[in-house]
Amino acid sequence: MKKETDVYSDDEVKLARFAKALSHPARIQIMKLLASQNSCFCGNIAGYLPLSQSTVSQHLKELKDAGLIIANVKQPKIYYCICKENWDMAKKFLDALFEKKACEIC
Amino acid sequence: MKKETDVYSDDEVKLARFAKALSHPARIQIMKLLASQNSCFCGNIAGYLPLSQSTVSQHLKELKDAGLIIANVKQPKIYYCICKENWDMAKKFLDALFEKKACEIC
DNA sequence: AATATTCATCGTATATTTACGATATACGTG
DNA sequence: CACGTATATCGTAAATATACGATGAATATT
Repeated sequence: MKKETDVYSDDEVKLARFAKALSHPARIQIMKLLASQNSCFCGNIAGYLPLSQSTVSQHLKELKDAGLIIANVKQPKIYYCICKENWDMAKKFLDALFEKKACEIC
Repeated sequence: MKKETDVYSDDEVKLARFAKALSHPARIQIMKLLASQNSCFCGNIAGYLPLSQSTVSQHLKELKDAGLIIANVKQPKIYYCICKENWDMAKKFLDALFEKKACEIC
């Protein structure tokens, strides 16, 4: 099978990855939580979600791998916060996509 | 397992569904294609993608199920176009999510 | 040193996604 | 009516996602 890079543009792949990171309600909630704190939000995110600690950790990993959040180690806790650079990039890509006009005929 | 509606808000579930629909580069391309036509874009979308007709049909189904596109049957062809209502809703939800400030400390 | 706290990772089960070729459906054309 | 065109659906294989409990690793506290 062709590799993605052969076929899709870099930006398309990145946007798809950002979208994928946001494609689960738990991860939407996590991003909202992180965004609503005016300082970095620490640890017990699991307490706010109907999920086990290990599952939340997995979701955090996905958000981190997608580049949307950053882990800030301050032992024994780890503070997560939104990665401003990629968050802005995701917003930019999405804005570009949405600025295109939807068809008015249908 | 708990049902999503027990736990996640309606808007969170909807936003996650929209994001999921956009979580594959092929579907990003399809949305771009549809958006770039100033009339509804007809059929041979597969010709623009490195995918078989059946796979493209599946992706179209996912976009349709997510409510992002509408199928307009004009036999023997089917015209797809972006569903303005839901497209706008997705944009609104995403804007609301992104308007939240990223943490400035990390 | 023993214990508690915080978080990641492993192992695992199940579900979903992705992709394709083959086939079915619906319609128009010769 | 036979055939072509456009598209969906089926069957299937492989990959990925989701979730949990158990365990591991790192550090702080007693």
